[in-house]
Amino acid sequence: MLDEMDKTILGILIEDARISLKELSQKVGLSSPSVSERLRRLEEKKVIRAFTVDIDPAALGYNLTAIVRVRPLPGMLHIVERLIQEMPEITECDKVTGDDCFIGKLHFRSMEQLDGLLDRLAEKAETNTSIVKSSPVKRRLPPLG
Amino acid sequence: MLDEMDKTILGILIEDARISLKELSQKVGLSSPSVSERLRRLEEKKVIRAFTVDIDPAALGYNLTAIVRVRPLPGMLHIVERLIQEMPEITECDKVTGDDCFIGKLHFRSMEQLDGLLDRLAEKAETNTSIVKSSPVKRRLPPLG
DNA sequence: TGCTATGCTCGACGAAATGGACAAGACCAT
DNA sequence: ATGGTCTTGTCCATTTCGTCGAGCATAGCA
Repeated sequence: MLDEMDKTILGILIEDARISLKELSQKVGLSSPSVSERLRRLEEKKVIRAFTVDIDPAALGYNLTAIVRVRPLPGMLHIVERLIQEMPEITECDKVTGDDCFIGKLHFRSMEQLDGLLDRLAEKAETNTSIVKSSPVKRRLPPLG
Repeated sequence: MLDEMDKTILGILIEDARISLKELSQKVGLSSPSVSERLRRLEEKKVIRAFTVDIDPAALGYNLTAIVRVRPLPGMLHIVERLIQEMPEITECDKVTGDDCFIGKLHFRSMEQLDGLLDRLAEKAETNTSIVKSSPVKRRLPPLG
């Protein structure tokens, strides 16, 4: 499905998505038209979902991060889901099996702000919040193998 | 700290980090050297941590995702932290306040694989695993405001 | 053996990035 | 006010890069 060359290319792009085709093609030992074509196919196949930029939330003033587990009260599941989607401070959220229904990541500037955000959920769900102290594993890819 | 122009630029780059300087500069209404200079500064200030590529784990064969909460047994904290860092299937992990000490995201191909991975933690920590059913909020940025 | 698919290279041309010289505005101390 | 300087911008010439068309090599297969 993905050959070694594709994986090499992806590995390089993860570290620098703005590398020029030329430099990329030199690193992997192909001509730039072939690399260009491979990129096109990787995008087409949705292996590459997007080229994007990794921004430090702290640089935007969000010095604090929390992980929130959310268990909607009976009958509130869809309302809570919508509520979560409409809170832009929640930057990712998964719906999961188990007692908790949603697990999300929240960026905020102060405890007051956190309190305000959680209050909006409190009427419709039980929440359990853990403040992030550090990130032993930064976002990375699972093995390409 | 970040002016409106920077935020506009970041907003565009989040959606397409490989956009040409020229097109980017047209969209924001500056010349390309100035945009280039702004990018340089944004990288220098570490607002932009990296230009990267968003890859679908499913395209690499990881059809399943779980969120794992890990509570090391007494005295095992550092060993567990190292263990987590050395498990490449864990693609992000935070150290948090509260009963759980670590919360991580895990990509895997089969229940057997999940079982194997959790077994490696089981001797040194209690774990609590939630399988991801869907992702109501895909990775996004908190408000730039 | 010969047909076709795929995936590559090469070279040329137009497009884009870069670097240098310089201008406009904000701010400050004199 | 005057002049210095710092920041952020433009413009333009040069260099670098991406894309396109044409053509070649290999693998799979009737």
